[in-house]
Amino acid sequence: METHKLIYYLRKWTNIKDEEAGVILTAFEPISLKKKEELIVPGETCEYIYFITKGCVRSYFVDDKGNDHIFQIRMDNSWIGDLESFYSHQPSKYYIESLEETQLLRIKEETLDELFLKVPALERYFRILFQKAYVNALNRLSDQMWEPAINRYHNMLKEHPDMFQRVPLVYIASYLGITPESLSRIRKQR
Amino acid sequence: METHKLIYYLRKWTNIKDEEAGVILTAFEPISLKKKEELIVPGETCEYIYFITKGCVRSYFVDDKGNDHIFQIRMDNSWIGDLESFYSHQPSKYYIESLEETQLLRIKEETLDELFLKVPALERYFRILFQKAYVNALNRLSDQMWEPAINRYHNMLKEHPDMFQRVPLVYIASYLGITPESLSRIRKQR
DNA sequence: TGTATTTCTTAACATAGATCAAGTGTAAAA
DNA sequence: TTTTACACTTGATCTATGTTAAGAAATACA
Repeated sequence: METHKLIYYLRKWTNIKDEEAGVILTAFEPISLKKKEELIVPGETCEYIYFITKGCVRSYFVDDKGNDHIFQIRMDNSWIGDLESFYSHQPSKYYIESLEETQLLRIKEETLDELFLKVPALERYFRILFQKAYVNALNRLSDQMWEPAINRYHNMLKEHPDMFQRVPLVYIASYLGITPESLSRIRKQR
Repeated sequence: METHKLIYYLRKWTNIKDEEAGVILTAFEPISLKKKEELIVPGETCEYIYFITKGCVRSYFVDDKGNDHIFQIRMDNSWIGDLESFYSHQPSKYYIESLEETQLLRIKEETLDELFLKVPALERYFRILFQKAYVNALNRLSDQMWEPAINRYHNMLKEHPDMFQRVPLVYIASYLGITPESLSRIRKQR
């Protein structure tokens, strides 16, 4: 019997017994998105968090002038959702949209809370997940504040080369906090 | 018997029984810092995480040109430490320094891991703590990327008015990602 | 296969915020 | 009380990145 991808990733940081793995898997519901389909939109409450088994999505908001601002791009084997809306039950401010055909597993808060009681190792997994996500966000913040755009671009090229194969540069520019024109100029310099 | 401050804050998000509270409290070690004393310095591994019971600290790094870049300012009843170094056992890149006389509670990773096994509710507390910290860091990132400095200043004034009473503007400027000169100009405009 | 649409680049000009260099207050130290 | 160091402000100039506008390339579509 082959181990499910999700379980494979959970086991990287925690001990999940086989019977627990079964309980976990039945709690998640698989869904799929075509290219450019919306997973969440502003005004609606984000009722699920999602694990991307295959594909690519972006989280962004639209400002008063109608410009997109992308703060997350996530690909295979990562989590996505509006955590703020998910836990506060308040309407989301964000869009989350697929950039290609995407397969996800979703879970509701109630179901997740029940799982945490049945499988404490899962709560440990999420503790570690958020801890790492927090450290990453702080590092990204620090780069955004004090590294010039050209360095941010080169770091991204090194750390996520795969994104450049799958995601249009307009989106990558926004994720880097610059305009597509600036990115284009940066790329011209060697 | 009065409840300890730390327990009071843990109980905001989790159920800690009285006997568990005792176990937790004995695992933490109180320390105190004079004004401008260093808690961690680059090159050393951060072996503890700290809960500030009273006082104020900043986390920052120093770039090639010798400029400080402050990415965190924390006051009473919050957690501080270099999580990346703490969990990876790699040398820290940061300084953490007190800005005033400060009292803290510290705990080692081993001790914390043992506590997590004895008191699962504590691991839940940290799961929620990191989750919230992550959401905050993403919001701060988004502001840094797409809000002009003047808005970031006004938001900070609204959300942390207390900091302006206790922290010099030079540090607040760095935290906002601008120079003291720019902050001064922003403040002049009404 | 040709046409439309999206993606990417280029150039001229504008601007927020940085840098450099003095200066003024203010508070600790002597 | 005077000195010294730190905190804050001001002005002149500079620079990275944004804005606007156009066109070229690439991709999807008919």
